[in-house]
Amino acid sequence: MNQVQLAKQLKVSCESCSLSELCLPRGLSLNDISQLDQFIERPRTMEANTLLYQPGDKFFGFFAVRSGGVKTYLTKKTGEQQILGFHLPGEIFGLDGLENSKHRCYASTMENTSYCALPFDKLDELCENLPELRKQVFQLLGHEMNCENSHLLLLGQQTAHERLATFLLGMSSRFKRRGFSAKSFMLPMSRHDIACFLGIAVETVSRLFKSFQDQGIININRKQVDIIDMNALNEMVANCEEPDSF
Amino acid sequence: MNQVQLAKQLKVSCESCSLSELCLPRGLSLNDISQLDQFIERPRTMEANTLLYQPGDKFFGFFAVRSGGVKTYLTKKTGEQQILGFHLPGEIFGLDGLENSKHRCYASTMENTSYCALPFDKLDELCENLPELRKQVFQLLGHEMNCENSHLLLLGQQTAHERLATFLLGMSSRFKRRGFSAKSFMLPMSRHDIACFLGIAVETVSRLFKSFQDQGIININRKQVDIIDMNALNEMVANCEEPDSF
DNA sequence: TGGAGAAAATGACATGGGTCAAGTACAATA
DNA sequence: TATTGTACTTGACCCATGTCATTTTCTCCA
Repeated sequence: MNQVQLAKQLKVSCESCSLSELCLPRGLSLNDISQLDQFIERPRTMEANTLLYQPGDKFFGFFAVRSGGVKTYLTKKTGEQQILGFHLPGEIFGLDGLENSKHRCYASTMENTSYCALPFDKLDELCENLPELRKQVFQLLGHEMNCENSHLLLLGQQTAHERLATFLLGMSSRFKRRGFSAKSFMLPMSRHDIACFLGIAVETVSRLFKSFQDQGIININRKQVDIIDMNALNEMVANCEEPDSF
Repeated sequence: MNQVQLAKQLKVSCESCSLSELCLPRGLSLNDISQLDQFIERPRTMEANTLLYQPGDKFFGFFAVRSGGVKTYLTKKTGEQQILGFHLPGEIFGLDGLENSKHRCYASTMENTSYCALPFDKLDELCENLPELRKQVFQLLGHEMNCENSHLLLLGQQTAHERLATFLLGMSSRFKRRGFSAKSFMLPMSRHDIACFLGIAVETVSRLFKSFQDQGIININRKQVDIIDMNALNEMVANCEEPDSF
């Protein structure tokens, strides 16, 4: 079987994709989904630690993770990186090229990863005639901005242990949403990446994981996390953000 | 003259607005601008330190500052605030309601401020038939995200003096873009707000301003800033972000 | 013009978390 | 199974920055 045939066989429609309820098609009509579907290139499969794009690269469009995980980040010239986001299956990345058609960040896989690609010019055209899709796109962009805003609060005002607790709860709820256990999961990223995401040192991450374990809040062994006392984590972040119970 | 007449007299079209080259209409055709223009409510005038919206408030749409200045921020329950952005004349705010039609942040004026308001549902409708406007809106959202990403790098990886230097250079270039001096300007915000924006303590802001002054880099007297050695500031941030010379 | 309250500056001190330097355990490869 | 490189952990030390307390300066009304 040649590459083209393989690609065809692997091509799965959004309609039949198990992630569609988390992804761009969420809530769209079948008609809208099939309109969207025809422009989606998939799947692209990459090994762990592959650079997908970097600052200056031409903007392609929206990417949706199918399996594996992707991180996006900025760097200082001195090498320190600030991880902007971790992208799990069903989540979108690649939006940092929207401003001027060139990427501003790096994107790299954290493990073996496959993802779908939707060229922005096609999406833009579709937005003309599919108001529901347009709404979806605006909501998605709004969501990204809100996530970044919360991250700004974390980096600007939270202590190291608040940051780590927020991180664990965030991962937990994202796994839960995907139908996995909220209390027991495998982290897709290294300690180093966690540190860069939270704006603290790797050593601090190690020490705090240990401290959480000593307090009986979690069990952690390498990447395997088991949350024992979810309340304790919730209390730790209780003062960190306005309740969004509206 | 009653309120309505006053409002009418004050109504200025985007076409004749001196800020249009910085604002949403930037680069649009006259036809597109007049289409946009008809839905814009203006001006709204507010005193300094007025809360414009807060988390949970219904999302209205895009706001564009005409004069004065606005800050948007999130808070911890304990009161610490993280300022997400300062919005100067020609800049847009209010996008934090895009995700679910409810605001997630606070927005408050820093001085006497007037601004235009564009209801989101009208903008969305216009996006259907005005591809140039649609492009503009996507670019705007992309720009906001890129600004937030840089801010994440600042909060996560920069030292206090790098942060303050970045801040001063940012203000300088924004004033320059508006046709004002890049070297001599009046800060619209308090020390407290600068501190909350940069994720450092007010005292640190004071001390660093003093230190910059002692080094002959700036002169600062309350809100009046004079940059004496722009190179020194540039060098201070030289290692902070990838050059965006592409 | 003076007085009160807020904002900013300054000084003394404390500490969270960074840095550096070893160690240890794991995963990949031969 | 041994080997090697990498990720992670742990400990000791210390510094950039936060915190607290006080003073100074500004702003704005009465």
